[in-house]
Amino acid sequence: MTEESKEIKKAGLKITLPRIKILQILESSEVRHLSAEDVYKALLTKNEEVGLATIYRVLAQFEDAGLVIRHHFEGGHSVFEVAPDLHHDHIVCVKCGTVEEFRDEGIEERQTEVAEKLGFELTAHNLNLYGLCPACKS
Amino acid sequence: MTEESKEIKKAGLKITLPRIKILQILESSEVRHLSAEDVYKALLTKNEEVGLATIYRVLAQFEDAGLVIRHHFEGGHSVFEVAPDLHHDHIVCVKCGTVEEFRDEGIEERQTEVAEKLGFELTAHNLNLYGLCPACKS
DNA sequence: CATGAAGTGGAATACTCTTTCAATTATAAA
DNA sequence: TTTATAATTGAAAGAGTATTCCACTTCATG
Repeated sequence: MTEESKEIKKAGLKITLPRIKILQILESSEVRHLSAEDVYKALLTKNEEVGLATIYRVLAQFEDAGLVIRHHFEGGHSVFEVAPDLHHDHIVCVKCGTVEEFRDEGIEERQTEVAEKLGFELTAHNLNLYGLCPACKS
Repeated sequence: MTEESKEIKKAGLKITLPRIKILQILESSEVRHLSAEDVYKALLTKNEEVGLATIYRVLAQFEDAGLVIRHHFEGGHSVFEVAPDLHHDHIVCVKCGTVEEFRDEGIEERQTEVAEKLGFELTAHNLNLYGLCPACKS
């Protein structure tokens, strides 16, 4: 059984060809953050069509299972990335769109503190910085 | 000239009835964060219809002019609030949708540091916490 | 107050995402 | 294995939000 199949099974989902292909795309892409449409096109390029509806469905299932993380970037569409071991945040170049990841323990801690102070039970958080990347600044 | 008219003029826009009405709604609403649809409905309630297309257009213009801030919350729709003097972040209840604002200097500082370290020129940032509010926890 | 530029509104369109449903496929049981 | 059944798939239709088009109206400048 392939590595992908194991992960899908562990997630409590039936092992199907579409799911395996989608997971492969996510794991093999050099671009870490992919929209549903990106996954669809990536599959087309490999002559392996999977219905868009299925891709949306499967990505949502993977998200529920914790296999992938969904991010809502500005502009109103979601991107997905294979779940990292450790939560991280993103800084997005407003000009060229490249995404860098970072993690800052101080920010993480303070978020928890803020939520606690306000009486919230934190389920998720999401920090995005926007700006000009080194390349686009010049 | 009304206060609203002055603001619209300062933004470099023609003073028109729809724009005045929209700004009034934004400034007078007890709910601070309104979607375009919310503004539309609020105007209807006052028997002052403005076309939805106009509302979207005007909100975008107000955003460009810095009069209002647009936030992209999860779920894929934007909400607007009149621009505050000081930037703040949001904590959103995943169950009832209420939004609380907070500001944490430590987080603000560290964001700047992170951007600097990565060589980015920061233009905006956006931190949303999601969780269960005190009321929904019980 | 006339004129042109800017703004408006309703309809059509775009875009992303979800739902529906008949046909298909994977798994569990025999 | 084979069969039964429950989950999955994909095409198309639908939902929700946001934008564009364009004829008509309104604003503000001379």
